[in-house]
Amino acid sequence: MTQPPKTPPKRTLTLRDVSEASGVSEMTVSRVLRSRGDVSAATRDRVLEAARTLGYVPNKIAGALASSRVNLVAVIIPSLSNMVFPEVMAGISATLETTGLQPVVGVTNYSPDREETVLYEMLSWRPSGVIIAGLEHTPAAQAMLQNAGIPIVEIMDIDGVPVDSAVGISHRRAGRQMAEAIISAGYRKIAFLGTMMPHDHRARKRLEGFEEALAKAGIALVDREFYSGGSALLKGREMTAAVLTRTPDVDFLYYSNDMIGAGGLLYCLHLGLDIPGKIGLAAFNGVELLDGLPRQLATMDACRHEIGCRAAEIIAGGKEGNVVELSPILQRGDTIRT
Amino acid sequence: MTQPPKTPPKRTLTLRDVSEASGVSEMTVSRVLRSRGDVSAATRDRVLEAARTLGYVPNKIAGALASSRVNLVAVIIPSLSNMVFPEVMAGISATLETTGLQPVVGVTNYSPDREETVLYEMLSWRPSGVIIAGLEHTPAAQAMLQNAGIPIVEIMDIDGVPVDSAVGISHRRAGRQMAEAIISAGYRKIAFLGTMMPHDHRARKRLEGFEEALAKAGIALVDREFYSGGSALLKGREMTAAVLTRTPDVDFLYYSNDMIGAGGLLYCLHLGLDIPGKIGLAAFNGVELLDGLPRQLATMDACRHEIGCRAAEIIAGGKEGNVVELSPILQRGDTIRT
DNA sequence: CCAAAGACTGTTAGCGTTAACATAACCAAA
DNA sequence: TTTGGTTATGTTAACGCTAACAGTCTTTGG
Repeated sequence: MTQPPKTPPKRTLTLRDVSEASGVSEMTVSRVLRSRGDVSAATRDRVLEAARTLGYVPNKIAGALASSRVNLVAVIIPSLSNMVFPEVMAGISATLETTGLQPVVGVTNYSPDREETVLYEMLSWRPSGVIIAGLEHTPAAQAMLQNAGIPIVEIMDIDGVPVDSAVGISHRRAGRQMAEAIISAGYRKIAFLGTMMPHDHRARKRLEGFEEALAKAGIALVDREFYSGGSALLKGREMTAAVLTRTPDVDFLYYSNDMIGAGGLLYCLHLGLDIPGKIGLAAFNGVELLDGLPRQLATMDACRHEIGCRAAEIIAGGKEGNVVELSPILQRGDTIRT
Repeated sequence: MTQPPKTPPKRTLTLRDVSEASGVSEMTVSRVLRSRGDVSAATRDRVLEAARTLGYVPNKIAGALASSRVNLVAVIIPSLSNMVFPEVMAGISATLETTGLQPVVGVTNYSPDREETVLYEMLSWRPSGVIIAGLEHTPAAQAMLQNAGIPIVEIMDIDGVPVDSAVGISHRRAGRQMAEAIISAGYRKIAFLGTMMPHDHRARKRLEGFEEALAKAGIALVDREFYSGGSALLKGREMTAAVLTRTPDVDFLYYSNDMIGAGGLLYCLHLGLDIPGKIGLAAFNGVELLDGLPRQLATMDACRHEIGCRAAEIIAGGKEGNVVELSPILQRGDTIRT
């Protein structure tokens, strides 16, 4: 009548278990595991040994409550699927690596309400700082950021008033600069192709800056085409086809992001169009993917990695009220005539 | 001699503040904010009003400690930058959405040691479950997973022994299947182009399965080329150029992922090679990006979204010991002759 | 009118850890 | 020896919340 080989009920382990196993107080164990305060080498070894054989994993929940210190940094971004934010994340992770802080990602899918929810959820874990994309938030989110009492860094964009700190580029200026380059290259029949997303404020600002600079030169867009969802590369082809059909005399295509730009470029190359002679193309972001294309698409680097680094530095340093404007660099590639 | 307009020292708010502001006990406030237990409508309104005007954000650290319930699910993946994991994440998020659980992402950069660290870090927050990519872990990580006492789901791969549950595809089988399709299409001089990463076990298993099936047909790879780092699209071009130069009579290129495959395809098209007549191509993953290419690259869908969904379901259901094998679908595209 | 069953609110005692303050043991200098 | 300063360890009281239970009112049915 043997018992079935039941696994022991396995309470989850606490400091007490380790302290009993090693014959010292819980406090000493705590000190050893955090390497804080003086502990004799002998004791330390005994404790570490015990912790390791038991498989003890500290409970940060209790630790955080007791010390009111949390090594988490909330990072709130619109999306993971478009290459740009992963690169920002890489910058953040790399910079936080040495500080003991840990990024925690929340994704909003470009929805302000979802952003509000995600922010609330993250703040309820009392992070040491918040890095959040964009300057536009719901009033409630704005208030939460205001009152959080921790460093806040709004990233990507600096056209507006930050709650606390901001690191990014001026998308209006980026749009203007690109327009100026295009105009000075002699193009005149310019079309815009971009996202429909009502909450992609940065794409909107780029377009605004772009049109502003065009207007100053007495030029208006000859066509515009919007999309939402789907494979960006494919959409780029389709939109380009639509514009070329509808406006055959167009001589420049300005895309709101590199992915649709790449699709457009491939399509134009396929048609055998004279690029950049008869028609020019340009996009935005400077994603690595472009390097692999048969022709270098004109674009503008958005400084994504550096934005991540600088934002993380501000959080790690506990600084407040910094505004860091980075300067995107126009990469003319092979698709704007010189 | 007026004081500078200093902001009030602003302790962070607690339940007590809300309870005082609304004239009820902390417990009642807690009940209202969690909608648990019976509270009169009048009281509820008063409490909510107070919480809202004060801008109270609950402290989940304290809540979790008291209730020993944490609505977090640890998700540990190798990378965010290659399109594949974001899609898994999307599946996880979508499925967890309705459950009150929240995914928390950790990235390992394909480093086992980093995986161990990230896992330890995440377990110390006592999540309700763990979703982790792959079946290969350090002994310590394996032990932690074993003893965590929560549902564990190892995803992407099922060629091995899971700690608890597993959801994924057989990469060996995927490799075999692709090899069989290629052989039966009559290709014989087959080359492999892939990542160098020593810890990308899934790519390795695909190659093993691939070669196994080739061997069964009495065929050996005529060439192989590896890379690491850099723009995958560009690497695809470069590697393809290298193989075509070194082994001019090659008639099939098998890529370990879609991105380098796409680069290779663009390069071959640029050369004007007869695809799929003279030379065939195939890759792996079925990423959306391929839809936008001028020619449909043969690939195999890795069921990424569904893997995410199924894994999340297992966690949400608190189930244990499930193994779910999904079947990747071979998409022949236009780059294997029929 | 009373008992029993809700409906609503409050009280108490932790959850597992750490800050802050003892305490104890030891050693060097006076 | 005494003093004072380290070094090494322990004790106590939070941290902010929730589970579990204990009331206090109502309401309902007989």
